[in-house]
Amino acid sequence: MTLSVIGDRWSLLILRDLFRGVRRFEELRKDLGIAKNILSDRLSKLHQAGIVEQQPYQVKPIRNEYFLTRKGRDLSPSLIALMHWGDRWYADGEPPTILTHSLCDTALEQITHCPTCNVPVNTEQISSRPGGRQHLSKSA
Amino acid sequence: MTLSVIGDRWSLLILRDLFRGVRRFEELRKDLGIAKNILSDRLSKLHQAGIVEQQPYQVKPIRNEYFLTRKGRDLSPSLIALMHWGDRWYADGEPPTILTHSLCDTALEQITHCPTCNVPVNTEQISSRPGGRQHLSKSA
DNA sequence: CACGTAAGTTGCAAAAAGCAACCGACTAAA
DNA sequence: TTTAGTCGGTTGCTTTTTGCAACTTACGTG
Repeated sequence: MTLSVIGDRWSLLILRDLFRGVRRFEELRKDLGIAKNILSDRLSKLHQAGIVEQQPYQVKPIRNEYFLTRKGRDLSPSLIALMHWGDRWYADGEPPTILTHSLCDTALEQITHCPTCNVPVNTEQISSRPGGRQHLSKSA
Repeated sequence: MTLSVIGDRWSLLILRDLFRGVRRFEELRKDLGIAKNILSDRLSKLHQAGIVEQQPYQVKPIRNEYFLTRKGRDLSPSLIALMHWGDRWYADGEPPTILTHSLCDTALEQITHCPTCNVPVNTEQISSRPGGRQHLSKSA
C-alpha cells in the first residue's frame, strides 16, 4: 500500500520539495527536471491519496499552490532518514537540505529508540518479527 | 542519487524483505509477486550499488543468499519510518513487521531529536534550509 | 496588438515492467 | 534409468509507464 503511493521515481522527490517549501507547479518542474504531464499526474495522485492539498493563490486563471497535508507531513521522518542516508553514502560536499528545529535552528537527528531500555539503538541491534498484514507491499 | 538506487516500485520492497531476513531468490519472488527478470535485475543493481551482498549456500549449481551490507542496513531507519507511516495511515489490523530491540525484544520507535534542546521534535517544529548539492535528486 | 508566463493537456516515441517459455544443474521418486 | 520437480536464472514479446515537444487557456506587460 505505502509503495503504491510513493514507490516511483518522482513522488518522493516531489514530497521532499514540498517539504522544503517549494509550492508551485513551475518551481517543482524546474527544480526536479520532471516532465509536466508526469508532475501533473503525480500531484493529482498524491492529492487523491490525501498527501497533498491544493490552495489557489489566484483565481482568474486558477493557479494552485501545493501543500502537504498532515498525512504528508507525517512522511517527514522517512524523508529525513532517506536524506541522511544519501548524505552519508553519497556525500560529495554540503548536505542538500538541512532540517532544523524551528525553535532553535539546530540541525536535527533521527534516532531509533527503545522505549523499554530508553537508549538509542544501532542498526546491529535490530531484529524483525513478522506481524500480520503487509502494508508496505503493493498487494496488501 | 539516492532515488536512482531505490526509487522504483520494487527496490524498497526487496530491501524490506532482506531486512526481515528473507534470503533466497525464490522466497523473494514468491513473497513479493515480482517477475523473475525484474528481481534478478534489481538484485544485481542493488549489488552494484553496494547495498546487497551475495553469499553462496551451495556450490554444485551455485545458489546464493542475499544479505544487506552495512550500507544496506543503514537504510533501516528509512524503512522503519516508512513502515510506521504505512501502519499509521493504512492500518487495517496488525502491523506487518514489527522491529524490535534485539536485547529486550521491545518494539522500536523512531524519533526526530534536537541535540541542542535535547527533546523529541514533532513534525510541526521542523524547518528546512536548503544546503549545497542535492543527493536525493536524480541529477545530483 | 504582439510577447511572455504559469499551469496544464495531448499525442507520439522510448524506456521499463510484466509474462510466459526455456535452460542448466542438480535431487528425489518410480 | 527414465521422469518429474526445484532453484535461479535468461530470452523474447507485450503492455504499461515515462519523456518530450507542441499546443492551449487565461491572463499580464509594453
